[in-house]
Amino acid sequence: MPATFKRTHYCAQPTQAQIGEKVTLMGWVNKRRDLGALIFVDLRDRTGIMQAVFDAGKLPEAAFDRAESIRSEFVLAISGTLVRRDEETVNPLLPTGTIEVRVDAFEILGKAETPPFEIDDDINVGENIRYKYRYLDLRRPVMQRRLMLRHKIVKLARDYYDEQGFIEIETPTLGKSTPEGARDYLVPSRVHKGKFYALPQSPQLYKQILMVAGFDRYFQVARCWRDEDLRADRQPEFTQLDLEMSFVDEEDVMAVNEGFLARLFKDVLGKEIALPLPRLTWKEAMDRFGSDKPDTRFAMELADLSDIAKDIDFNVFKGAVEAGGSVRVINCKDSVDKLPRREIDSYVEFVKQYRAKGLAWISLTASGEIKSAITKFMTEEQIQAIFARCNAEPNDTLFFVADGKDSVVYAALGALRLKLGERFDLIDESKFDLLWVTDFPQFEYSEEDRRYVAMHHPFTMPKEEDLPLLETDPGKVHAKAYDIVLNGNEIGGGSIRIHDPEIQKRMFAALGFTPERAQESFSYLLNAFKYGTPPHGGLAFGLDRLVMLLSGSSSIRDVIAFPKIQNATCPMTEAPTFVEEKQLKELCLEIGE
RNA sequence: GGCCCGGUAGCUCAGUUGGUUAGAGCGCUAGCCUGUCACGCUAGAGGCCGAGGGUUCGAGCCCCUUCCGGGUCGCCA
Repeated sequence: MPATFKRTHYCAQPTQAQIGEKVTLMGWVNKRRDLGALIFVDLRDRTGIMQAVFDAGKLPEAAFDRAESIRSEFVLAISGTLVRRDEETVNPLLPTGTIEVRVDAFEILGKAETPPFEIDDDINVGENIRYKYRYLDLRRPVMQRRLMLRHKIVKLARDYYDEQGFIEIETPTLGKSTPEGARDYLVPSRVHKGKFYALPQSPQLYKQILMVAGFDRYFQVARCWRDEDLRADRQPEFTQLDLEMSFVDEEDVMAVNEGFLARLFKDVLGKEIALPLPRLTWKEAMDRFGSDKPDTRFAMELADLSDIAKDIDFNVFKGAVEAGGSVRVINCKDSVDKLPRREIDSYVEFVKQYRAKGLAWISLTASGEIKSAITKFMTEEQIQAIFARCNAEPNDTLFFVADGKDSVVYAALGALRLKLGERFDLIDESKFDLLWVTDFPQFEYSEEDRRYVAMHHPFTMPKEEDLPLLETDPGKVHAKAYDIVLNGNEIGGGSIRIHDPEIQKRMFAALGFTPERAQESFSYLLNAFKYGTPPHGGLAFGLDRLVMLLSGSSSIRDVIAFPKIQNATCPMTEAPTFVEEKQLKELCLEIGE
């Protein structure tokens, strides 16, 4: 770095107050406009853009010749006088549009090849190319803003939880593989042949042990790993804002975290959030929205027609109710004239993705005419009862799903509701709907494993009143678990934990764990619990999702500096790769298929 | 693993029922240009039409296989 150039300002820092001053800026060439004997360069750094002017009449000939070689993405140091632009050359689109730097000395600090894509917010470039050249992609102002927002959110979190008495403690990433839950990323041990560490899916057990250790309130920005397939909002490694508290119940945990969200929305978006946040029980969320993470920014709520459908002489409906399932409906208001038959047919296909066997519908035209293939099975009273149940009016389309399993009905109609909400532009994008979903079921039945599995995790405390059901009817047990939902996205979740070893034993029994297997898998936690365990509970936010939503992004990959693509590879580093045989030998591993 | 969509110039895309030499915009290169900011004008370079096989007189286009990317279901306590 030549000593002659010492940065005095970031590119977008100087204002009219510095007019006449000598400034030195460092940055990348965002754009060059060569007019012959006058060259304009937009110099860019993380703060923004400043226009620099290279004037053949004012620069020595050799210097101007050098200036002509400047290309996009060269790194420059420029030094010159900050001047006010003439009225007619002001650029109203730039914050620095009323000023510019008249260059009298500069240095090319780094040349650049022509980048594979333009460094511009409006680019529409395939993600594998963006990620292969992620360092170029990250130069785009929108990406810089997102990662700076992420920094701000993490800092806010640290400040807030510190004020609330939380202590940040790091927990290991080389841990013990656990049964239940997601697939672990495994790390072979060199010292102990054939043994493996597992990267944590969350710091769950460590943070509970920190409660046993007496830290009372713990917080961590925790990297977590899950070896499962990727989605727009799922990466193999991701970050949680993880916390745990002692001597609390559900209300305490929700209150402290609502406080954080309110602070976050105020400081980041300038929005006031009314506390306490609304709450829905899991059952209510499913019944009304078909989802445990309901998007409440629009209505189109589900209605249960099972009581009417059980008497309808239509086997699809009747049979679903008799099999213990349900028939439910959503009313897509004011839609008949906008829904061609072909589109309705596409929704029939759509719900099949969610294992619905079909989708029935009734169109009530603007003139009050009924168009449907199913009304012929119904009496006039039944039709009117259905219309009344979902407030059907002319030009409404009703969509029905019937299934012997409630879960299928919820999934199909919940998804269709979201699709129609988007299709008919019912979602107010300026809204931020936060709510808690509470009273989750303790267990869900796994067809694959033929047993109950924990819906949250095996250390979640059941509701006291449901404890007797643990042995008799596990499917009816509710958990002291809660999720925080923002605009239809689960941004966090947590629970009160079991701190009584006796209840924990019953929980393992309900999950089909023998005492021996439980001891083997979780011995360190169970041992710790023998020595004085405070009642405790906690919560973890998905930081990536939170930043995604607050920055208006549609994928968490947009708020992670170096994300993986869908097949879990990194186009930039090309990880994962094969390793040298020597490395494998040391680990006593062999290359498999 | 299933389903849906896609792969044509550095980037984003168009390409008609299968028919001459595969196009556009941006970017790039060169020349001209002292007030541009989507600079302008002129000229130019740049293609294994993802890969392999097949049908055909003829394939970017049709068929089969395969690879790659995105979404989604399963999966994600």
